[in-house]
Amino acid sequence: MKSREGELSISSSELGDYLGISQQSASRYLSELEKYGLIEKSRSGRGQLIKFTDTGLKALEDIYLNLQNFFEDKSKELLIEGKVISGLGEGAYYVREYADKLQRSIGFLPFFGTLNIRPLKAYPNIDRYTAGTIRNFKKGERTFGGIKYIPVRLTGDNWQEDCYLIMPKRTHHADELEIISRFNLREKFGIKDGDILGIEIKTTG
Amino acid sequence: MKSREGELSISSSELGDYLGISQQSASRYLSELEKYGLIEKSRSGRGQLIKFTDTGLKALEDIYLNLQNFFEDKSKELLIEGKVISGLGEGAYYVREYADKLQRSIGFLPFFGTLNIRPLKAYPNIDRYTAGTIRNFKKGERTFGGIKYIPVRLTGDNWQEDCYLIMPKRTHHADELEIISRFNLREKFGIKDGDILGIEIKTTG
DNA sequence: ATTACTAACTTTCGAGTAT
DNA sequence: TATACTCGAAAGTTAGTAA
Repeated sequence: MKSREGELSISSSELGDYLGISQQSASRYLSELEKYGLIEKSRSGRGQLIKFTDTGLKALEDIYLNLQNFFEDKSKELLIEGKVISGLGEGAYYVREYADKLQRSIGFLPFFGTLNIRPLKAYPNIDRYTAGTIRNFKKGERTFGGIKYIPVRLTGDNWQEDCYLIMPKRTHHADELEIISRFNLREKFGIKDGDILGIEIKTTG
Repeated sequence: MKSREGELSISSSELGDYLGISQQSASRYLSELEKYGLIEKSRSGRGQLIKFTDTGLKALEDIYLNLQNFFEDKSKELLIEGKVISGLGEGAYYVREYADKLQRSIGFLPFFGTLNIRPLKAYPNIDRYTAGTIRNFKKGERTFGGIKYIPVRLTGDNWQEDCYLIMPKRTHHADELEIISRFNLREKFGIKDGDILGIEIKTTG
């Protein structure tokens, strides 16, 4: 096994030995990782060169961030910075449909719209901050999936506001975070697309 | 799912939903983790309380440290601090048996003995620093397992010395690290049991 | 509500081997 | 030497339930 910048050369039998599995399984593992787009293989005379793809690195980073969040000081707040983006306008529709259930759960009627934020960096799994969930339900023909909500403090240049982050119940990670509030946040704080905001997630202590 | 200090309450169906597997498999997973001594379960009316054991936490920490080593600045040296302990005296015997092969690999005849060091903290997998290996071999009736060696700089209060760390080939982690050198390190530097030394592992750049 | 057993089904594993 | 296919055996999964 030899490694250069971002690549390593390892034969399937070496990997098998290392993991305590057969050469055949090691070979298959590598092929599967390649199939899932996590690594790239290239045969090179004896052995093969293995290289992580961006997807693969991101998958590893997710695990790393989760463990970091688990092992590092729990009393620190988690801060996710992100850029305000335009949603598809669906937020308004959905918040309206979930409104009565949300009101019962979080104690106020939310503004019929979401503020969508794309995190600047990878962030750990935030499921453990979930304050509550809303079960899936039917309205006539339409089925609405369950969602969960996480209390967060949204911070801008000269302001901050306690809001909720909402996510589909089964989703553990999202490229865009959706914030709801009792106010129209864009109006109240003059938020525009491209603004960088902070999402502070309170630790449960 | 609720969590308190170091514990969390989760039902097998919740876990199953979370992982996208059946309630039965989730239940079995938890039982297996318990069988392997990684978690402790205790039923509590509805759901069950899950708690990591020390072994379980250590297993997670190992993964965390490995990823940390992978993602954090590669140009930094890895420093493992540890306490000098008495080996079982086996070191001398083994080094003698491996001596000729070691000499051919590392370029000098090592002192017939090892300096044994117990790390103060968990450390990441150091396999990737392996400079070379010695295959397993037979001498008469006796079989000697393969070993690998890693160049390290051993540092004491007012001295430092380039040495090699040796490990059985199939071992990826050890509670005690064994150092070999061309010198009798205990004599040369007046090392005593209980001394705290540093093991610096050079990055390959 | 739970957890978790049994039994049928499905997937994974790896020895043998082709390339 | 390699990687990787085939296929019988081993291990994992889960619906149906018991407790």
